[in-house]
Amino acid sequence: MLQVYNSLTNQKENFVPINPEQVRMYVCGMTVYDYCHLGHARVMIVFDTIYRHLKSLGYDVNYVRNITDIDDKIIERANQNSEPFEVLTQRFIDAMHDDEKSLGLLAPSLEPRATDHMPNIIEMIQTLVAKDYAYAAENGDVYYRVAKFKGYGKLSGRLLEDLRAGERIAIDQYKQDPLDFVLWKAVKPDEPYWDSPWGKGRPGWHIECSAMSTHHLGNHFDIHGGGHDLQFPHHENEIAQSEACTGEHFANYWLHNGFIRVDKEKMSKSLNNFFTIRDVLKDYKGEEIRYYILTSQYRSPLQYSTAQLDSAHSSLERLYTALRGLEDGEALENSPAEMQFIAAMNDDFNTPKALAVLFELAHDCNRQRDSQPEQALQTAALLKKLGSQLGLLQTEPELWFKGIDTESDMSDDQINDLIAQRNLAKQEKDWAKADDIRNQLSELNIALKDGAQETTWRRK
RNA sequence: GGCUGAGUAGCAAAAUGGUUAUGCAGCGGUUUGCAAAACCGCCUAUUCCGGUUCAAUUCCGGACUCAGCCUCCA
Repeated sequence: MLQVYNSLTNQKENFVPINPEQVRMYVCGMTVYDYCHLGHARVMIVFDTIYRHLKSLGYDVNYVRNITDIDDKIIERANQNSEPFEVLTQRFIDAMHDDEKSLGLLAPSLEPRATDHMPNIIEMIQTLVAKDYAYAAENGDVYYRVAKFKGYGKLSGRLLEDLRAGERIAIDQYKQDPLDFVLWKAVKPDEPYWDSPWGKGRPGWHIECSAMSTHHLGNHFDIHGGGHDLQFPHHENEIAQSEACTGEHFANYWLHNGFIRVDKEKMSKSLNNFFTIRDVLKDYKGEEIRYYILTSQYRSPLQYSTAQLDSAHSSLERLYTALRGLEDGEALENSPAEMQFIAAMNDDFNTPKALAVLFELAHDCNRQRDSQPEQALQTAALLKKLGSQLGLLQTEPELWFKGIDTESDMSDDQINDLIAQRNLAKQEKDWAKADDIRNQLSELNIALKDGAQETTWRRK
């Protein structure tokens, strides 16, 4: 039985989908005005892994992850660059998709964009105005009347009076209550706009997610996720908007992933302490980043360091070493290891525990390899199968070790040629020459391993 | 100030009222021409103070420290 930690109740709960066969999941995606950083990678990887696990449990999963392609920062950046905002956002959407591919992500079922949903957004705001949950102000903005929604604060555990006492409420002369938030922003000079019953303008941030999620998944769906920083106010506001509009319960389970930290601080754009995915990809494989992210449970904070990424590299090397040469087996069904793995993942997606099972299997592969080759093949197949549920270990081991021919100074043929020369020297017991060739290759980051039958190599 | 969450060995990170996490790193051994990898074995732990209990890292209370949200943020 799958249990998930629900931010709405602050406890683990049995996961029971509304429709027993299907899971509907909405995740808040990126605002596309810059390259994605490792923090974004964590959301992507965490929810991709959740998506995979739900599918492996047999659910038909409808996974919607939106793209915010209109907002203040996008407009600001586009104006800085003197380019249309659509050109800017498309560029970063493409970049994001490249990053996703590198990280081994499955495509979500749907990636709706805010700008494609203006009618839905406007319709929702109209309903909220009609129900008196929203009002148009003199300046052309439309605001949500927070105090009218009696459940406000239920997700973030906040009371209205606590929020009022908060230190950082901005006073705005057009709002009837400082807590009210904007649904529709009136256009300013040099800004893109859409027509609406309240004049030219654009949607506020929160409303697009309410509009897109309910439009694509229905008024009431199973899982809503995103980074922990979205819990308040973004998700709180989504609940207020959606439930006031539809009169129905919005999402049943709220999942929030923890942050990546740099020097004990949250990695973020505003602190300027972020590492983009593409920067990290210069030194590490996407799979290594993915492994690193999965070494901690998704709700925990995760410290960024190259030491951790190096460790991820070594750990994956161990797993791939176990798999090497054991490619054609059939995985046994319902083995104890698989049960352990599923139990770990069913416990609020405990990927560190699931990874531990992978290492047990790798250990088994290594032990069985010579004495019980048939079993070793089955174990390896299971290892690869479970790895796939985490989005890991799907590269051919030889390819993983050797990399792409064009990556280094020396071609595969040249390497094989030198190995042949070295084997000749070994036959003649010319150890000095054999070691010389090995050192020469090592200088070029090629590591050799003498097996009983043959010498294998890898790029370090 | 309000609300959350966290403090486990060199590093990272699980779990558990009494019994091996796991990975990286390190140490010893087997193996190897020497290596590498693998295998066998070892090493280091539960922030502090009380309480409950036969027994607590695990439950309860308190302290301290840290992080996050309350402003855009994954």
